[in-house]
Amino acid sequence: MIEMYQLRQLVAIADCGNLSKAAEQLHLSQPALSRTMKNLEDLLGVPLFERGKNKIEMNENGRLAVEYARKVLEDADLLVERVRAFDESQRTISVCSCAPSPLWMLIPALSELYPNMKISSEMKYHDNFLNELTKKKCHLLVMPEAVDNPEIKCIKLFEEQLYLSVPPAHPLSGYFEISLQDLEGETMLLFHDLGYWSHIHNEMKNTRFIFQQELDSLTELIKVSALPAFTSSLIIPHDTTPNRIYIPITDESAKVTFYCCYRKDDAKRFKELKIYLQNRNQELPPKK
Amino acid sequence: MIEMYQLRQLVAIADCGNLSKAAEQLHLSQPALSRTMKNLEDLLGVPLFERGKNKIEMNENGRLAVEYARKVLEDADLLVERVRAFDESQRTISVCSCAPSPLWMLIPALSELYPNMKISSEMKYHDNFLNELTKKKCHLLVMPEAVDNPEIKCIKLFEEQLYLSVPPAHPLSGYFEISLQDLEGETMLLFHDLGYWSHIHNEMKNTRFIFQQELDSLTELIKVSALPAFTSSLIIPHDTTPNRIYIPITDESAKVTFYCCYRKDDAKRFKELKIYLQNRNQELPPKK
DNA sequence: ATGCCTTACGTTATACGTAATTATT
DNA sequence: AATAATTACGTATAACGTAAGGCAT
Repeated sequence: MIEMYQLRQLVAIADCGNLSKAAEQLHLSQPALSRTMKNLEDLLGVPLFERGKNKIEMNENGRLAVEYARKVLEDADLLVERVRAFDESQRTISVCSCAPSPLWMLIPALSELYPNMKISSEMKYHDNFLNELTKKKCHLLVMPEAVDNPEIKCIKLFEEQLYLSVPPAHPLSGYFEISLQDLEGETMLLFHDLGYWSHIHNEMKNTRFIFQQELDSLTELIKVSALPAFTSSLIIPHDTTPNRIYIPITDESAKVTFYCCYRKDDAKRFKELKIYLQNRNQELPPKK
Repeated sequence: MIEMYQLRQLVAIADCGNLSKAAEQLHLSQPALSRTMKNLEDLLGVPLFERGKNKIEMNENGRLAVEYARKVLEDADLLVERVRAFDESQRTISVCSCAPSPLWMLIPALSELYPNMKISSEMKYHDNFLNELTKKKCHLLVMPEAVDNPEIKCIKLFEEQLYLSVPPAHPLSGYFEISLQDLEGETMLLFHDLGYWSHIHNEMKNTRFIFQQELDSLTELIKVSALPAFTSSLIIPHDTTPNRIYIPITDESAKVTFYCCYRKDDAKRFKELKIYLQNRNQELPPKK
């Protein structure tokens, strides 16, 4: 039976051109290589080299064998790589969310429900966002709308409502509600990476935004400046910034319902999550 | 480094369902198998089985690994098979001829020119006969016409002219020449497998043919019967049948020039053959 | 003289077998 | 009891290294 070490040694010779260099590369003695090749030729019943008294050159058979051997070795390496990657993916739950806030609730919940699993998360949003799920780039996908797809299970998470945060001295602070149009011309503080919410400031062409990469820097800036900022129903209950007035934004686009989705072939795996989220939905509405 | 024996043992377990049966199939002890699998799992850093106290079951990792392992083993077998086949094809010259007579001359010539080569020959003819050569089904192809193709070298072999062979008592025996049309209504003896020449009797709808599979039987029949038969310029010089008159057939289709063709990438290999055939062509015409 | 391959022989790694152990049906 | 897997330990195959030899450049 043909063995890996024979193939490895064969391709090393092809790569190095002669036995000595190949032996060196393989951390092997020349005689060992010489014998392995002789054995391989015996096994195949076919010469692989033209042999001179003190030189050896690969023939056509040899070159063909090398071609196949490379493929076999490559596929064997691929086996190792793919099996490891598969096992890894079996041990991790990867979440992809269209906005930051769902992750604040989902990641702790997943950590508790699946204590043996690694949780990896990512926040992004783009056209055909659902592909992230269907192309198996992630296990859980948080969408800004319900998904109607027979392959996909979709569970409501919560609503998020955008608010304007202004200091009491700000001209807008007297409003009970406000529209995005009212903010035209303002200069506003904003977190850099908002995923789905980015469409809001992308549409406000006459408003200046000061983006902050770091969330801590942002909250600090909000505290010390008099600039208006966006905040949301998810942030306000935990917001410790003093002297801020929160004004709900009335536009339809300032309100979104997030849904947590997974492929139905993962249904078994996410049974606990499903129950957890459904219970949560039954408990929460009364509190509203 | 992953080894073949590990893969072979892994797929055997997948095929047999448990270690004992797999061990039996592999002519191996169960402990050996058990250890190999443990080593394989260590190598991959990934479990391949769900282990009970006295049962072992393949998990998802295992099934994936088996899938890849089968491919690797299959490709390794393919390597052996293909390299052997390639070597074999390098050691044989396979000739395909559109008619029998060119082989009578070519095969002895090839045997002499290439004493270390196996000569394999085949007689057949069909539409797109040239494909036999271009698709590398053979090394040498004898065509009934010159080939104009930049990939193919084409050397004239000889002409063959069909004759009618009749006993002196036959009504046609007085003719100096004859056309195929004159043979309508006759009953004729014919060799079964004539390749290119088959188009002749296929076009003679009103003539009965008595086909013979065996060449010896045919010559015997010709000797003892008074029936007319086809013969050719290539056969007559060696024909020992007594009391036969040979009448040339005047039709254009009763005359053909054979050409020996090979792919130009085989030019080096057939250098000797080319010289041999070209010398032969220069010597023969004067004898005509 | 140096580089490159081969032959011969001794060594060692490791894949394998046997026997014993544990657990399940 | 019978079946199945694992553990422990000894064995043997064969891959490898060292030493030596031949033949080129």
